[in-house]
Amino acid sequence: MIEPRTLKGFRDLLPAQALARERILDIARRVYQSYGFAPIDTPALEYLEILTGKGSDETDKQLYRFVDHGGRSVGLRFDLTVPFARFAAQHVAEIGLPFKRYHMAPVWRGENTQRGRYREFMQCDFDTIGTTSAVSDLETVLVVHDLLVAIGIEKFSVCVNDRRVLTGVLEQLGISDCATAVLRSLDKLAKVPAEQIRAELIAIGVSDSKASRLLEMAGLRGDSHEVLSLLEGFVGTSEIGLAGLAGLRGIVSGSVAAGVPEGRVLIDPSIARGLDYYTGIVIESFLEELPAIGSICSGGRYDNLAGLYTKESLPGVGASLGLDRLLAALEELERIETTTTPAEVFIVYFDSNRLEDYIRIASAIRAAGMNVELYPEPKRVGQQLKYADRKGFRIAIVAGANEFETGTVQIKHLASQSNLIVDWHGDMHILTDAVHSALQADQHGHHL
RNA sequence: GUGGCUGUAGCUCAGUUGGUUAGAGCAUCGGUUUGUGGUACCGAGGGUCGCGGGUUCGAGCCCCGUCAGUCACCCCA
Repeated sequence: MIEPRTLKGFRDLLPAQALARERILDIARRVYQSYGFAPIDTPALEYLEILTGKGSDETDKQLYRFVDHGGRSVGLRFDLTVPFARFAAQHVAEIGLPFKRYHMAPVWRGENTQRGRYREFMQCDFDTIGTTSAVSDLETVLVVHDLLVAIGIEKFSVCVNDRRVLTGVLEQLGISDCATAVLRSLDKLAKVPAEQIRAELIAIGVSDSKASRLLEMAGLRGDSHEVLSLLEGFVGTSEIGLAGLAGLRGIVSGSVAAGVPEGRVLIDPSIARGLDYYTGIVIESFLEELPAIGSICSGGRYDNLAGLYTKESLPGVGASLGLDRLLAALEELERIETTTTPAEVFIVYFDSNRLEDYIRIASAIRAAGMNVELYPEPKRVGQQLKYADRKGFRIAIVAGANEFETGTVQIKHLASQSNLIVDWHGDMHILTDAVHSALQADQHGHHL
């Protein structure tokens, strides 16, 4: 016997989880499309040179790579951005600019696993390329917001910052040369005590007073307008810094115009994000009930997406939903529906002489747009109902010889065990309407 | 990749200082004379104690390795 098992960081999804994942994918698709983002797809496998072009050691180490049967060096994509860059460079002429796409697909990273972190996981990216417009920056924030709302999360915050502000502040302090290290430290402020970060900054070579200044800046929180005016003091006369502040002001006022409730979009000057290609706005989002799991949806603006693959300059802005991390979080918060069936209507195979009637009823209900399962064997009614209840069907249709004689049918709410008799006398419209309204009466709460 | 913790039935765990055929609850399946489920009762299946080696007369309990999970670093979704 071969032991059935899966690789470290790779998992199977059972129906409850797979259904939850699909529901989120549906929601993401709907939200992305509502802003005009179009779907694309790219291969899982790319030429190695495409993936290593970016060249950071970190991604290099995490890359799944091998030589294929034709002797080509290939690798599995570790994000959706690099393949998109290649895609954009290859197809600019066909897609036209500006171009808005979304891409929801698995990616692979050979790094160590942790809660909500796997070696195979799904990302749901959306990006707008070919424009530097602040409108696209705002739209990116709004999409992140709408997405989390649509998923049904009430308690979350979308934190935004602008790299240009940080650049401006460092410029004013005269420490632009060690920007990467400084920003990496500041970025940890939410997780690590300030004193530890001060120590790190000093180790990098920042003076004590400048470290204090940086910590003060990165620690600013609260009302967006106040934070922005306080940031002015740190940015001083730096042109790039002022441009960043103007950008953030646009996000704040635009969010209000779009009807985003106050407090949902926050300015967080500590956010830098690791990727060094971000040049403008940066976005992260956190669940208030589980901030420790990290950012659920993040992104930002970059100057030049595809510089490695084309001479054409393609600026863009976008973000990515970490689907599997979100699912891990929702599961921990017990916000995942435990249903293991996608169908809401169950038909008991009661009278073995009436199989074709059951089939007829099932088809009619399906034609009316509902999901129906007919039990495959004429087993004991009790057993069938137990099965239906366990799986999470919402209603069951019970009809045996007596019902067929009187032209009725029982509609059972499985959760409440209540029973409804419907007189339909063979009129499918009456029956499907009754089933439909029975389902309406049985709406459940906000689970996924 | 580095370090800490963990690993007994599908799940949650019990298993005394190493000592005979490894247990419970829940879940699954079947039954309680076949037209009605989440309760009750009866019964069944399911574990070479993650895997491999070592110490010992004897190991689920001790040692080493390995695989997997988890936490921290790192990085990120």
